[in-house]
Amino acid sequence: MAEPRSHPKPVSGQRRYIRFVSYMEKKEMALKTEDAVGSSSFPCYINSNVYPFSSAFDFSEVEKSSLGFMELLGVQDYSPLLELPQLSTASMEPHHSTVKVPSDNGKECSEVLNHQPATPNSSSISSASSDAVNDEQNKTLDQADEDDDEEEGQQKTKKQLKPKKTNQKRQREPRFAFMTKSEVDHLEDGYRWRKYGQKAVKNSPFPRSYYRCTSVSCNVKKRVERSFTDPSVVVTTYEGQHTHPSPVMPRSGVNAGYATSFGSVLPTGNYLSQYHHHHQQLLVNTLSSLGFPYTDSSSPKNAVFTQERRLCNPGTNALILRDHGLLQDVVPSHMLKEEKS
DNA sequence: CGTCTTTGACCTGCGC
DNA sequence: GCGCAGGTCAAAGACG
Repeated sequence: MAEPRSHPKPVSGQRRYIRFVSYMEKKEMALKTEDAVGSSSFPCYINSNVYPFSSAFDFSEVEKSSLGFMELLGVQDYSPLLELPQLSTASMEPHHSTVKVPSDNGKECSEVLNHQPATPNSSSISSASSDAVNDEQNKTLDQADEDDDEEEGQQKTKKQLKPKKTNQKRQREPRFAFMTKSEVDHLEDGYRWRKYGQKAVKNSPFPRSYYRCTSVSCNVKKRVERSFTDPSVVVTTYEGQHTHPSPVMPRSGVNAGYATSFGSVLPTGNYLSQYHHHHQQLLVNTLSSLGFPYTDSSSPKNAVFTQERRLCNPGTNALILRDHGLLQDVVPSHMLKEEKS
């Protein structure tokens, strides 16, 4: 059907991929460092509005900018980013709506507030979202178009095999990123991922890998890239939320806790406090190593894992979005409770 | 044989 | 409209 691809082609130009770690190398490294996961490889969550640099994690800016992800993280020099007021106005929807401040702010904000990232099966945008409605309609239209395409059929080139409406904006799940100091690119998080792409990142010698949850009906995606300023730091970006419990229950000990913490099965008992402190300590370590100022988050007010996002214009009617969707997937519930208190 | 990675091609959005 | 960059697809191949 599709034209055969001369696979082992020598890559050239922009498409040249710089392999950081090969598949087998990664496997070996994963095995070697598996026991270290949960200590040095423990992730440090980053979310909006908690850290001084939180606004740098606005993914809409990441999407928009031609800068590398880590540049936007502000690893090199984050202070200017703090002064970018528009960064804090953006929502979790990277591409559309809130990036460009709409004329109808109220509507835009309600859209985001109704956002339910925790239920990927349901519409990630509530019915209040005209985009979502249009999206569904467009999908229906697309289906009809695809039927039509079948008639014109196989004559079409591969380019036309995937007809997509130009007026259909791609709907994206909210994203959640964290940095991890690890030698392993793809950290074990209890879920099974299938790599579906890899791209070179502009201004970065390290490629970005794209993973998708292997579970059917679970469309969670994950991007993994390594900081070019600090190659020991891996930036993992989750998109969407798992619709299933973690299928992988790794070995006992910290590892198990690490894995379950990313799944729907939350750790219980004394582990929670250790987990929390562990995260915080590692966060401090990582941030310190990256040159980020960090205030102790022991007080609930500074809760590390708070994922409130101020929306709209921060100077006016700043709205709070509690993104307990994806966050729930990666953060123990007690932390979420802490933020409420 | 099933699963997963690799990787060139293609799609899409955006800025100029 | 064009070019660029990010994101995705899917055939081919590796691996257990």
